[in-house]
Amino acid sequence: MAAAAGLFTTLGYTATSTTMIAAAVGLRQPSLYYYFPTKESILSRLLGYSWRPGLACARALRTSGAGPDARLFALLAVDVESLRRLPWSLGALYYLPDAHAAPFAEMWRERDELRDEYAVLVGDGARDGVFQVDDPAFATDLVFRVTESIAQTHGEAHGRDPERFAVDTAQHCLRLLAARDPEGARATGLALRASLKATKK
Amino acid sequence: MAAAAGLFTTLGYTATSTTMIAAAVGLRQPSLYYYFPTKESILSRLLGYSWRPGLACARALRTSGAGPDARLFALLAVDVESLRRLPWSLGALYYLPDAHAAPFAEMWRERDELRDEYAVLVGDGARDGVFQVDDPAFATDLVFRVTESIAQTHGEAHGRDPERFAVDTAQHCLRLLAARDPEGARATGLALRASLKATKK
DNA sequence: ATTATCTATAGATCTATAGATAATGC
DNA sequence: ATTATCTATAGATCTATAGATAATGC
Repeated sequence: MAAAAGLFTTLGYTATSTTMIAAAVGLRQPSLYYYFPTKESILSRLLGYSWRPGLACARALRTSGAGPDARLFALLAVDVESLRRLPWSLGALYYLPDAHAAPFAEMWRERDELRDEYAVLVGDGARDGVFQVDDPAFATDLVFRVTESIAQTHGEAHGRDPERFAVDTAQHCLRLLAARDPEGARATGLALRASLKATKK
Repeated sequence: MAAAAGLFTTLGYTATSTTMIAAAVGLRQPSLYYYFPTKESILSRLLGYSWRPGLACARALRTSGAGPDARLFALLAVDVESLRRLPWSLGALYYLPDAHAAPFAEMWRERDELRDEYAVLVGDGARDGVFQVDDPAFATDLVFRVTESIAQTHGEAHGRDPERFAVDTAQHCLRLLAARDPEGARATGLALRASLKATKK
């Protein structure tokens, strides 16, 4: 899997041949077919990883009583950290043109659901006045762009701890939204995240 | 060019055959070779467009006496607007794995130069206290992510005027940097941009 | 007997070239 | 004579299958 992920992200899916993948692990091309029925099934398994932690967090947050700013902070922290922790720059695979083919439609539905969750939180915050944004859809767009680009540029990491990176990113996003009380949102958001982690266990 | 760009961005470079490109414009596959020596030369010409307006703006701004916040505002406004105006989601082509091949190294140098220009402006602003950021390199990273992602997601435009979109994005980025005087930076930045446009003519 | 690999290859591409042919403009 | 297209095809892939063979474990 690691060999395929590396090749797919560097060369692209179509440009990577099954011969290359096999060679990378010391096999002959047809031997791969002992483990995978098709080349597509290799990509499919790789794609099966991401989005899920962020989406699970967003769903869990729905029933929380906390304000939209704290919830958004918690969601950003969890989502960004999980994207950052993906092995093999896996996030970049999502943006290969080939990843938009029919077999992967389910994954894209999950991405859209996560995006909607962001939109709701930003929208609620704007309505309640905790974010001072004129155009919540536009602001959501910018925030979501930041999280998505993190999934794509794993290789350019600043060598910084993923957890701290995620928290710092969340803090900057709250600034971008002109949050009324970014420090409070951070404190409550961190507590929320901790309680989600505890629930999971 | 438009047909090739559309196919490359939807299917990827390798997955797009010269037969498809030719068919899209009502020709037979070998007839393409009357206009282009190789398939790669088609991608190369398409890639030849972007980054340039932003980079030209950044170079022109070096000699400006304005503060780093106003200069960053002007650069963001020009760069984002030009990326937004690219036809055919051209920005997405930059992120095709195939676009990293040797023939396109020059383009990537331009991108890095532009990124450095952002880093200098954010760094100067942090030093002078007009941006309140702890870690200028990290903040630069987030801002640059926003501009790059705009180049990638042309298709998801909000149907909004590119000029207004660019100015609004610049404004949000200044907020993200906790600019001391975002309104002042905006006003001076817009004036700067106008004077650059005038110089060009 | 089962598991994991191999060689050989069918069948389907795909890029680029060679050379014929039609249309256009002097 | 030049420009723009076409048909035919060489040569190089690439995915997936068929069937042989070696190694492992009962």
